Amino acid sequence: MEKDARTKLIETATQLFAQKGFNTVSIRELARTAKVNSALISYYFGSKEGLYQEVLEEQFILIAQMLRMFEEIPPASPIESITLYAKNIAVIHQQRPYLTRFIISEIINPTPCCEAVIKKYISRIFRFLHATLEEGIAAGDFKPDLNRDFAIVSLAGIMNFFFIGKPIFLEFTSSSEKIGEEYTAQALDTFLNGILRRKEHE
Amino acid sequence: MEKDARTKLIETATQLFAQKGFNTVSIRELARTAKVNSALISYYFGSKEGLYQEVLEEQFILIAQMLRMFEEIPPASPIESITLYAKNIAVIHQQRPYLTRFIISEIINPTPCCEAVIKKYISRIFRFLHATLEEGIAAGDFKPDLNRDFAIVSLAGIMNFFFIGKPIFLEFTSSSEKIGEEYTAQALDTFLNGILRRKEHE
DNA sequence: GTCTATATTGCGATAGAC
DNA sequence: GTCTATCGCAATATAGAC
Repeated sequence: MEKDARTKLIETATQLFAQKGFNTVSIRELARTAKVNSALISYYFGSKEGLYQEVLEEQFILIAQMLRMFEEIPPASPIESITLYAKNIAVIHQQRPYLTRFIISEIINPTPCCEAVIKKYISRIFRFLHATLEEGIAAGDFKPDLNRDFAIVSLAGIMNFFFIGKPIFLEFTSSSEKIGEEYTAQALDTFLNGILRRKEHE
Repeated sequence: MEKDARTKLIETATQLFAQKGFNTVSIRELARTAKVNSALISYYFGSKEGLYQEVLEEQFILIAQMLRMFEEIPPASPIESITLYAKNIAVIHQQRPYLTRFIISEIINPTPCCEAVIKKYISRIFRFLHATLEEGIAAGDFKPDLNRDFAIVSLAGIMNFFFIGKPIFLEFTSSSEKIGEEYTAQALDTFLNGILRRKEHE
C-alpha cells in the first residue's frame, strides 16, 4: 500500500531536517526526496515552518508519555526514579533517533515558533529531576553538597551526548546492534556512582 | 584605534555563525553587522565558506596548544591526566565560549569543507583519552570492566553539554561569574568518582 | 582596499487548471 | 488532492569605478 503525500512529507522532513538543519533544506529538495509536488507543503502545512513544527511536535510524543507516567506512578525511590528515567530515555532514543539532534539544534540555533515547544519539555524534565535529586539528598542517598542544577546538566550530558555524536563516534570505534542500550547502562552506572554518598567516607 | 575590515569580519562572523548557524547567516547581514561592505568577504576570504573556515580554524588554536602540551609534558598519572584535561577544557571554554557550539553544529549538520578540521581534532582528543583510560585501568585506578570508548563519550558529554545549553540552562537556575569553572569541578568529580575502582568491593 | 551596481541562481509561496 | 507555471524576493558572487 502506498503512503499518502502528507505522511511521506512528514517522514522525509524528519530525516532531512535532522540531518541538514531547517535552513539548509529547501522545500524543493524536500518534495523531490518525498516524491511529491512541492506545492503540497503549503497545502498541508501552510508553510515550510509549519511542516517543521509538525515534525518537532511528533518527536516529543514519547517524552510526554514518559512524563505522564512518572506523574501517575511515581517510582519508589530517587535512585529508582533516575534509573527508570535513564532506561526510558534509552528506549526513546531507539524509537526517535533524531530527537536529541532536534533538541540540541534548537538550543544552539533556535527557530522562532518552536522554541516554546522545546523549552516546555526541557523545563518539565528539569523540574522532575530536580525534585528527585532533592529527595535523594534528603534521604542520604546522594552527596549532601551536590549542586542539583549542575548534576542535572551532567546527567543530561552523559545520557544524550552519545546520541548526538553517534555517527561520528562510530567512525572511531566498532559497533553493535544494541550499542545504545549498552552505552546508557554504563553511563547511568557512572553517573549514579559519581553522585552517591560514600558511606566509608563519613 | 579602529580595527581593520578583515578583523571585524572574523569577529562578527564568529558570533553570528555560532548563534545562528552557517546557512542562516547571509553575507549581507554579516557585512551590515560588522559595518563593512559585503564585497569584502569575497575579497578577503574568497567566499562565505572561506570566512567560515577561517573562523573555525581559529576556534581550535587552544585545543591544538593543549594537545601539544600533553605530548611534550605527559602528566604523571592517568587521574592527573584527566584532571588536567578537564581544567584545560574549562579554561578554553572561557576563552572560546562558542567552541562547543561549532563542534556540535558540525557534528549534527556537517558543512562540506570543514568536516576534516573537526574530525582531525576530535580523533586526536579521542586517542589521548583512550590511552589515558587504558593506562588507568591497567594500573588498577579505574573499573576493570569499563568500556573505554563509552567512558570517553561520557566524559565529553559531562564536560561539554553544559556549555552548549548554557543560555537555556541559565533560564532555569541562578547564575554567577565563575559558573563554568564551578560546573566543571563538580562534573569532573562526578565522572572520576563514577569510574573509580572501589577498593571496598574487591 | 573599498565602493556601487549587477549578473545569476535559487528560495518560499500561491494562483489556477485539472 | 495534485499538478504546472510563475511571482517576488533574497541569496552569493563578481565586474569595474575610485
